[in-house]
Amino acid sequence: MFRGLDPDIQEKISAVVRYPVNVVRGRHLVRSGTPFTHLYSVHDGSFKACADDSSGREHVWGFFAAGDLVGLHAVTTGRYWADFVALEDSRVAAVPFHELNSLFRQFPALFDFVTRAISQNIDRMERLTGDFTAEVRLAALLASLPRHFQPLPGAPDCYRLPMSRREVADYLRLAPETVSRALSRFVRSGWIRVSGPRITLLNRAQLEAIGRPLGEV
Amino acid sequence: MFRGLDPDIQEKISAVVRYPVNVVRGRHLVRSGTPFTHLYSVHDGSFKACADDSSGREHVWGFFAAGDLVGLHAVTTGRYWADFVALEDSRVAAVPFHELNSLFRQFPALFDFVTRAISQNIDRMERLTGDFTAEVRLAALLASLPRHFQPLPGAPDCYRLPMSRREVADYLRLAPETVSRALSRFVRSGWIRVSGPRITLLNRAQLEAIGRPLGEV
DNA sequence: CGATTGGTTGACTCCAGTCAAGTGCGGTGG
DNA sequence: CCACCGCACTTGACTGGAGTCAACCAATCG
Repeated sequence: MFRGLDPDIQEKISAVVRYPVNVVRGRHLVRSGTPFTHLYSVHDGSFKACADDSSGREHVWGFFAAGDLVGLHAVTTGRYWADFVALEDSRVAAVPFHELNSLFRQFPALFDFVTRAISQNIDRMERLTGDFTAEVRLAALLASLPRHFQPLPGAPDCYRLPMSRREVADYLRLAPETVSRALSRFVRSGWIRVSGPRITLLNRAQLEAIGRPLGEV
Repeated sequence: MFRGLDPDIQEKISAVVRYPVNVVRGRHLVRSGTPFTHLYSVHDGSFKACADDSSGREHVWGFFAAGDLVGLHAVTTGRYWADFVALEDSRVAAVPFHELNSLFRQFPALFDFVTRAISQNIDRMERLTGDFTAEVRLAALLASLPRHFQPLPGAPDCYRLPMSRREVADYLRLAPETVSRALSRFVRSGWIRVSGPRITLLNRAQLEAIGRPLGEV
C-alpha cells in the first residue's frame, strides 16, 4: 500500500491499519457527503468514484485498483464528496482518520505524499474535461492499464477490465458506442486484442504515443 | 471600486490607492511571471487576461472592465500568472501589495471578499471549459454585458465591445467564424442588433434563458 | 431454452472547425 | 470630399468527429 512512499513510514502506517475490510461487488465503500472517517488502501479488487459534476449529472471521475488510496479527496475538507462503489468483490485496508492525523504530525513526508496524490487526481480530472478525441482518450486509458492492474496470469499483456464499457465511456466523457468504435479501430490497427472484458496490449508504445496529449489517466 | 464591498472598507482602501495609472491600448498592465506588487481596480477602459492553458497554447481567460479587480489571482501565489493587456486606453487605481496585506489584517471581510472573487473567477474558467454549444456560450456572454459595461449614452441596451471577435471566440473557446455565425443567428431571431463592435440587446431575457446552462460569464 | 443484459455495428444527424471567398467599415491620401 | 486600401468581420461550402437511434450479436442467468 501507499505505493512509492518511504518504506519506514509504510511500516508505521501498517501498525494502525484495520485489516482487511471486504466490500462485495456493487456496494459502497464510502458515500458522498458523509464525514471523513477512514482512508482506504485497496488490497485487491477495484472501485469507481462517482460524483455529480458542476451541472448536476452523476459521472465517474476515477477508478481505483490494488495499491490505490481511496478517500484522499476528503482529507482537506473532512467530508467525502464522492461515492466509491466496488466494481468487483474487493478488500481494503482502513486507516482511521485520527491515526492518520497523528501520522501526519510524525511524518511530514506522508503529508507531502498525500498532497501530491490529491493534486495529481485533480489534475487528471481537469485534463479529462479538455477536448481530446476519442482515440486519444482511449489510448491514454489503455496505455495506463499496466500501471493500475496486474496482467492475467500467463498472459503478460492481457488485462481484465473490472468496469463496464458504459463506465469507461462515462469516465472518458464519451458515449459508450464511441468507446466501442475506437476499440474496434485499435483492434483493426493491430494495437490491441479485445475479448469481452479482457484486453491485450499488442503495441503499448503506439498507444502511449497516441494518448500522449492527454497524459496519464 | 471593489463593487459590493462594505463602503467603510472601501474608504480605507481609497486612502492607500495610487491614483490613477494610465494604460494605453495594447500595452501590458501586468506581465505573467512577475512578482505580485499591486492589485488594480479598473477605473475606465478594459483589459483582457491571457495565459497559457495546460496544453501550452495562449488563450484569453477573462475580460476586465470598469469596477473589476485585476491581479486577484496573484494574491495567493505572490506572482502573476497571466498577462493583462489593455483593450483600449484605460485607467486603473493601484493598491500596493503590502498595504493590501495590512488591510487584510484590519478587515477580515476584505479577505473574504477577495477569496470569493478569486474562486468565482476560477469557477467561471472551469465552466467555460465544459461542453456547451456556441449559442449557449455566446448568449451567456451577451446576457452578461450589462453587468460589465455601461450602455452607450442615449442607447440604453447598446454596448460597445472593446474586444475583437477573435478574442471573444478565444475566450468562449470557439472559432471566430462560429461566433460570427451565432451572432448572425441571434440577429435573425431578433434577440440582438449588431453593428461592428456595437451590440444592442433586444431580448435579454431570452439570451439569459439560452445562456443559463453555462451561467454567468 | 427463452429472456435479459452488455457490447458492437450501421445509418444518420448535428455541431463546430477549416478554408476560401466576399463584404463593409475606418483610415489614409490625393 | 471622395477614392482607395487594409483589416476585421461575415458568409458559404465542405469536412470530420462524436452523439443518437436502432438493429444485431453474444454471453449469462433464470
